[in-house]
Order: sequence, then C-alpha cells, then structure tokens
Amino acid sequence: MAIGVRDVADAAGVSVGTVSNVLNNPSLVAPATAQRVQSAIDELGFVRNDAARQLRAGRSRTIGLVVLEASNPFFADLARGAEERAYTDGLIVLTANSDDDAVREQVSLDMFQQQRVLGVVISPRADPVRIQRMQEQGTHVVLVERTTTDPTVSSVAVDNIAGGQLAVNHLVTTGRRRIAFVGGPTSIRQVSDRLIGATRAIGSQQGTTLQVVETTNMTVLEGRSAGESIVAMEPSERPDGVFAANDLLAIGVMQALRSGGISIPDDIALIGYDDIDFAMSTEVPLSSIRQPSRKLGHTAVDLLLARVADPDSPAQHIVFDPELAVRESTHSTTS
Amino acid sequence: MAIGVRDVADAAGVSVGTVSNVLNNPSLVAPATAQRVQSAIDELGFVRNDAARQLRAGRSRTIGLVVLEASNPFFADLARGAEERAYTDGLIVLTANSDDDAVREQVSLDMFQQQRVLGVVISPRADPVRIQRMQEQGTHVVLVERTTTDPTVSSVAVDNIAGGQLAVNHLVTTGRRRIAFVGGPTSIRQVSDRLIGATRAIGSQQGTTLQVVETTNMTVLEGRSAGESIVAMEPSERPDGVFAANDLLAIGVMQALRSGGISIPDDIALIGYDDIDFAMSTEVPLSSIRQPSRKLGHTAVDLLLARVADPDSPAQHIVFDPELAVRESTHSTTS
DNA sequence: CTGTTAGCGCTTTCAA
DNA sequence: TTGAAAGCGCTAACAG
Repeated sequence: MAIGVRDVADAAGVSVGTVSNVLNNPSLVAPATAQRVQSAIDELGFVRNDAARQLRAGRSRTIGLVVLEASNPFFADLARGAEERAYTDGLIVLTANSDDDAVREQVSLDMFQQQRVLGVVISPRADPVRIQRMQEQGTHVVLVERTTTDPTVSSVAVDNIAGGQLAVNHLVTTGRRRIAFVGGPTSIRQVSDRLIGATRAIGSQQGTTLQVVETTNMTVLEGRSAGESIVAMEPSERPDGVFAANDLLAIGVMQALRSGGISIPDDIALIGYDDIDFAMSTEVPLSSIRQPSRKLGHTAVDLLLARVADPDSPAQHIVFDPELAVRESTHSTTS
Repeated sequence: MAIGVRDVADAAGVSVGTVSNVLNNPSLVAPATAQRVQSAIDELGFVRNDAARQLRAGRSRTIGLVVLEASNPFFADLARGAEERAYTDGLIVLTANSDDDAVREQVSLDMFQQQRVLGVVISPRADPVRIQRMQEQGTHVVLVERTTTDPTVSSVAVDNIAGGQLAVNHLVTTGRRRIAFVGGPTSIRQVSDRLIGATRAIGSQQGTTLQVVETTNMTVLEGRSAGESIVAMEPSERPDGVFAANDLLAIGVMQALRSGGISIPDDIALIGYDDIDFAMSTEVPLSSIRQPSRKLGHTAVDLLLARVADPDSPAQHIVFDPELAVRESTHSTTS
C-alpha cells in the first residue's frame, strides 16, 4: 500500500541503493539518474519512513523537553528558545508536560528513551537516580533551573537565590517592612531558592519580618486564594509588601487584593517573578524579576548538543543573573 | 552496546519471542517465566526501541499538531486539550509551531508524515492540495478553526462570524457608533471571518461606521502600534469602540491608548477575542469573546481517532458557539 | 507455554 | 557510478 524505496527504485529502473543515495549522498549519483529517481519520488508521492531510518541510525533526530507547566508563559518561552535552536540543526523538539506530577514525568521520560532521543532537557523535578541512569544508558540530560550534585549532568539556570534577594531588597528599599512570601510547594527547588533569597534579604535588614503563605501550585487561581487569605488578615498583621514566587501567582494576588479593597502599591506593594509578557499589562503594571527564558531554552539545547557531539566533554553549568523590572506595583509611596 | 531483547532473552534463559510476549501479551507467558524476564529487564535496564516497534507496526502512536503561535495562550490551551485527550489513549502529541509561516508548516507536516503519525491536527493555513494529498497517503487530517470545501476532511471550529457579530453588537448596544476593527493579516481565515461578522453587525445598525486598522500579526506589540495609530488620529476621526481580533492585540491597544491618555472605557470601549486567562487581569479588565479552546483540542483528537478507527467513517464538522464575556473595558458610561 | 524465524523500510558496505 | 545484500531491534506467525 504505502510507497517505499523499492517502488521508487522499480519506477526509476534503478536499485534501492541508488534511491537511498540520491536521498542521502546525491553527489555519488549521476545527475541524470538522480533526476529520474527524483521524478519517480514526486510522482509516487514517496515519503521516507523515519522509523526505519532511525532503526538503522540507532538514534533519532529529536530532543525531548519536559516542562512543569506548558501554560505558564515562562515555559512557553523556554520551549520556544529550545525549538529555535534545535530547528537550526534540523532537529525537532518533543515537548511533554509534567504538571509537576512525578508519574507523568516518568511516563514522558520513558517515552523519550524509547524514541531514542538525542537527549532530554528537564525542568525541575526528576529523580536524580533516574537521571543518572538515563545518562548511563546513553541519553544525555540537561537540567534547567535546577542544579545537581551529579558532576556528569549539565545544567543551565538563573540564580534563584539572587532573584529572591533582589525582589525583597527592592521591597525593603522602597520602604516596606512586613514582607509576605507567596509560593509553593516548597518542594520545588526554584521556590525554595527564591524563599532562601528572600530570607537572606530580610536577615540583613533591621526591623523587617517575613511570613510565608504557602500555595499548592503556582497558578493564578492559587494566587487568588493566597490573596484572599491576606485580605482576611487583621490589618495589623497584614504585610505591606508581597513577593510572589511567580507572576501567575502575583496576578492572582493582585486580583484578590484589589477586589478586597486593598490598594496596590499604596497599601501593599507587590512583586512577581519571571517577568512574563503580561506582567506589564496587568491592572497595576507588575514589578517582577526578569529571567532570560528564551535564552535558557536556547542554551540548554546548546549544552545538550555539545555533549552529543563529544560525549567525553565535561558537564557544563551555566548560571544567568536575574534582573529587577520595576513597575507601578512597587512604586514607593513615601517619596 | 545498547541492551536489546536478545540480551534480555539470554539473561533470562528464554527466547526473544518470549521476551516480546511478556512485553506485549503477558497472559501468554507462565508467571514464573514472566517474572524471570522482568527481572532481567530491570537488571539490564532494557528500554524498548520504539523505532523498531513502529517499523513493524507500520504506524506510530503519535499525533501531530501544528499551531499558528504556541506562545498565544489560546493555542497553548488548545494543545493542552489535545494532549489530555491523547494521553488517555496512550498517544503522544508532537507539537509544531508554524509561526504563520508556510515553509515552517510544510517542514513540520513533512516530518510528521515521515514519522508516520496517526494523523495531524492543523490550525489555520495549510494548503488544501497538500492536505488532500496527505489524506490520500493515509495521514488523517483534522482542521481546527478552519473549514474547507474538501468533504473528506473533518473539522472543528468556533463560529467566528457569530463571534465578530457578538463583539460589535455588544459595542453598539452599549452606545458606541464609530467602531474600529484591529486585526490582520486578513489572509488568516479567522481574522477575515471575525471582520465579516463585525461588518454584518454594523450593517444592521443605523448610524454606525466601521474602520479597519490592519496589522501584520496578532501580537501585543502589533496591538500597541495599532493603538498608537488610533491615538494619533484626529479626535473627531477617532473610534469610540475598538474590536481587536484577539486578546493579545487588545492588550497592546489598551497599553497604547492608556499611555496616550485615552480612557477605557470612557473614551473608547475595547473588546478582544479568545478570552485568555489574562483578559480578566489586564489594567482595565478586558471584555472578550470566549472560545472553548481546550474543548477544541479535545474534540479535534476525538474526530481524528474516530477516523483512524474507521477510515471509512464520514468526515465530521463540529462548530461551537462563542460567548460574550463582559468586563470593565466595555462598561457603558452613559447609564 | 516457549522457541524459531521471517520480515518491517531503510542505509551502507562491498563488488561489479 | 550502480547493484546486491546484510542487517538495525522488534513483533507475530507458526511449530513444537
């Protein structure tokens, strides 16, 4: 039924080897023959079977990418960067959503290994043992936004501790004293690192306090409940500065505070994290900590391909610095 | 180097056929044997080679999805819906970004065909001839948000003409008379349909006018330039109601109008399209036309699998109705 | 219940 | 410059 090299060869009056050559090593084939074969291909509508190619090659031309949450613009941008980089090498990126679920992540990794991907780029989570095993089995791994003690695994990240410090320092500098950190679960490394940074910034300032409002995930909805719990606090207990572990949460917090009649930034200053495109378009433009998301994806693929090209090359660890983006949501009220 | 069924068989002291059976038809294998084989698999770290499986099966267990713009939350949601549906059947979704570029779309479709995907879900664009050819070659196609004259292609869509009407009727009902449509390129079917709907709504109302501000794409940035051009107009020429062809554009328009000192909705009412999650979180909460994005993805995969299961089943065409979501950006000023 | 074996469609030596 | 033939790793008959 399906057209294969055999059919093309017959139609062009050549052997299958020749057909393969016009496909892969055109220079070895006489122009006239190549022309004839090409016509046959077009006429019959021949489409190469990638499975067969891979089987021979032993490896596919794909890269696996596992993200925590594809609907978070930060990861969408990251994926974008990875795809762009892969595209220039004629590689394709398979994206999988873990939804921060260990099982789904495992399933995705299994599939990727079965596909014999060149390598895998993984954002947070992922069992270190599993990762090590994958590398032993020849599937290269690059970690995004997560460091590891395993010296054989490359990683690319943004300094989350510095980011947390940057955020809280900014709040304190603009006159806030009672800071709340909204985020969670803290089992996510990025979250705990940002919290560490926040704590550190608080520690170096007299008369400032930090309270933690833990969330179960990092969505707008969760942000809204966190915001509601802040609205419900005794005014004397209430923070005057909120640092949300990502922009989605911050947006939710903003919605809840405003509908609770609390003014931003007058009553409470608010800063997010990631600086997604929408941050500048929220009700009150949101201050945030910018991460080079696209570049992260791009660099992750770079690192991966470097190891594919030379498996003996040492693992690399690249860390980018976050930047503070100040907008209205943290404008100082006392000049 | 890599572990194959052969190695597992040797280690377990059985034949390759038996190994294959514990993998695919466990019920045919004696429990004790199966146990032994399983141990060998775990011990050796055997990972099935999907390419080989596919080669035998003739088809892969993947579905291809081509979207216009993965960074648009509307498409992200759509993809999400498709993935969820696919996951329940143990299928994986390969997502490709066309960026509204015909070449990239072609490349993606080629890759999908080479992978022998079960079928492809395509949002806008796509050459009808190419689609027909793909179907002839056995790759099923489902169109999203785009109808076709080809009776053999299934499609799922939201009625864009109705949506356009809904939007403009709402503007007119709340007292606006000089309406501007912001969107483009009009070569995108969704855009032209929404414009048709808008025109129709205008046509049925006395004393209303419609002007078109065409954009080259549908991003926040383009929206901002469109907004700036509106700000630059003579006040007497300026519209008092703007209908943006998607929310990203609307957000850009909002930014430009506000920084140009134009009040929303007092001076100009603004309505977008898609009702992405962020629409309710913009500076002025944005009215929009809601589309069941997730459901679109879900349904598209349903339709695809129906045809995979029974290639002779007739093509289906499902059309959802859009809904009006009213928020502050269009609140009537004159009560 | 288990073993043997013939390919799936392609690439790639090796000869001619 | 082209052809013939040997697999890549797996599954699915078919025998035993």
